[in-house]
Amino acid sequence: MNWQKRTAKCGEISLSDVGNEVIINGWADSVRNMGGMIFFDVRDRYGLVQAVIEPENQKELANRAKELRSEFVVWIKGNVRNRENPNPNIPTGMVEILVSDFGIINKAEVPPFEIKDDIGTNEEIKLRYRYLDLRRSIMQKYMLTRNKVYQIAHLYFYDNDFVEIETPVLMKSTPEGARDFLVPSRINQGKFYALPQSPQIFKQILMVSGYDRYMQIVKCFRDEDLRSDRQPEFTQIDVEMSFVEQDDVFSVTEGFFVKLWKEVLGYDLAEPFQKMSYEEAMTRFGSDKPDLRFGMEIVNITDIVKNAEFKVFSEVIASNGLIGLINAKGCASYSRKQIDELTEFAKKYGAKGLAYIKILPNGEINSPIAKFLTQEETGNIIKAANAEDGDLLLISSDKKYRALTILGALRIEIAKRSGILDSVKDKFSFHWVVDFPLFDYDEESNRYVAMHHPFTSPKEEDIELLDASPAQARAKAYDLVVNGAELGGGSIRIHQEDVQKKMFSLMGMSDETAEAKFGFLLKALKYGAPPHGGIALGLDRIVMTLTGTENIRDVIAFPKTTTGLSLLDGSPSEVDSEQLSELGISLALKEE
RNA sequence: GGAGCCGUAGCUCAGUUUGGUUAGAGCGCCUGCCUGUCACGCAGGAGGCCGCGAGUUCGAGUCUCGUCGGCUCCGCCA
Repeated sequence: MNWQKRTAKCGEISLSDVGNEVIINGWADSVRNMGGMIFFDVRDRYGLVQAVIEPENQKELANRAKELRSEFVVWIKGNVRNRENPNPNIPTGMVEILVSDFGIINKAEVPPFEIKDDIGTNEEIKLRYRYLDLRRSIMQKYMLTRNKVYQIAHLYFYDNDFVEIETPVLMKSTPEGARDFLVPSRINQGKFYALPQSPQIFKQILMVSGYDRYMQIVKCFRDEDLRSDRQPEFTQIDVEMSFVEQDDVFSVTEGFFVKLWKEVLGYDLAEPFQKMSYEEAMTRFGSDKPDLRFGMEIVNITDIVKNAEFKVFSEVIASNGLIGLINAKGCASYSRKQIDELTEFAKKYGAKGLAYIKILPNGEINSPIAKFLTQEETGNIIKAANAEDGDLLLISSDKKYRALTILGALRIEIAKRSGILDSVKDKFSFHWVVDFPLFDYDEESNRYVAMHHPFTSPKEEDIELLDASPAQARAKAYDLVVNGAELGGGSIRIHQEDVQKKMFSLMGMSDETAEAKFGFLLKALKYGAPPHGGIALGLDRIVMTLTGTENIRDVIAFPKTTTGLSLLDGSPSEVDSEQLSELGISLALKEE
């Protein structure tokens, strides 16, 4: 061994080490050669500490130090001493190491970006050199927070009698839900495994087996397009419990988050979390994952304008639509251009246009639709919106849920633009959204699809609705929403075979298809399935919320780009034709 | 499947609107000087397939088309 092993960690050297000899290992940070004094910092994942060489007394060391560059791997031996000029800005700033010997363990090329927190470097470069990106202290902080979440999750659930059981990564491809990633079978040519979208069915089967409290920190895979909070492979804290109702799942989950927030952030969350129905969330906030850290609630003005001589409104009302608004406080000063931007924004969500009423600071009304409204109607709108001089009312009229969704999106957009979101960034608003519809109508395939998943139990009182009007039936499904992000979701499952069959048939699945696709679950339900339910928590998003980062790539060590590429290892990639033929696969690539 | 923004030095960006001398800046890098720095300072220096390919033009970083890549959003994501 041509280097000396560390006796201390860089970031942990403190005043109590003064007078002692230490050896540290790490990466050279900035080297500051003053001629008569040479300073350089040595960094490891615990922090950094200053080393000093005094050329007057240490000619040989000073000579060797000329070779030292940033990111070289080094060992340093020396005595810890008090600094003549302490630096209060860093944890080890009171002390320094007077080098008595050191060595370069390994040189490093000049990195493509500096290893420090505030770099504006392009995502592509950072991903290509992910090992350097991950060396930055902010990224290490993210990874260490993530590690804390693993440890606390394991401890918490273990302490509460949960059993961690691994479920297969190679499983059967099932219809419904996201697109599967497929894995060809060599031994069974022409057949494929799928990577799990979640261990849903396996954890239900484990309930049948009597493991009444299960948890697993597990990778899930969905072959869908990516977003800033979505990766094709992501991690869930997967939980399932037997002999429980919704409230039991809530209290176990809440206990976990209380512990997590306390131990990671020192933050006390109030229990129990608030609950809000899906209908209420949509009506008041235009979202099934509303951000409750601020108001700006949707105001329904359908009744106020029901007699207005305005074709756009009367047509919407005739077809049972909704006319609503949000009050963008103090935004009457928005220019034509800004309003146009908001209109374009609303169009992304299916809006045909966006009406507005400006209440100018002098009380004057400026609105392209004013001429269609009586003074009384305008006055009532302003009153309902609680509007004051200087406010801007944004009005959407459309099919009910589309209008609400548009207003909900505008609500967030206005909060972003006006700095409201920034002002609440240190707050946490945890709440449950409950009573989701059981089904969603899919226009494409002309059938009902499960809104949560096909194993979700309907609410007892809504079972009679199943035949007459499935769209009205509500599910025992719930989402955990934090600051406008869905951190988890779950449901009480169906544990009776006949109800499960009924669900499949309502979704337009024949008995044969249900048998072929989900027969193994249906069969298991026949052999003494206990009532059960659970939740899946998005670990990546939890870490995002804890660290305050906006992008899921920040909390995943080796993420994919928006197009699903891994720039570090260059996957996905072509494979040898031998590999394909062994699998019995030939390519039929789509032509342009 | 669709939309928007971006691609110029190792990195971040200006220059593109209105085509025309030798394509600039900051940081980083290299060399020298400097005894308390810590984003050290000072002086000097190197460094460019203007993403790639066609086209228009006397002439393209700048205009057009295509293509590749990154980011964001809609659809999609039980």
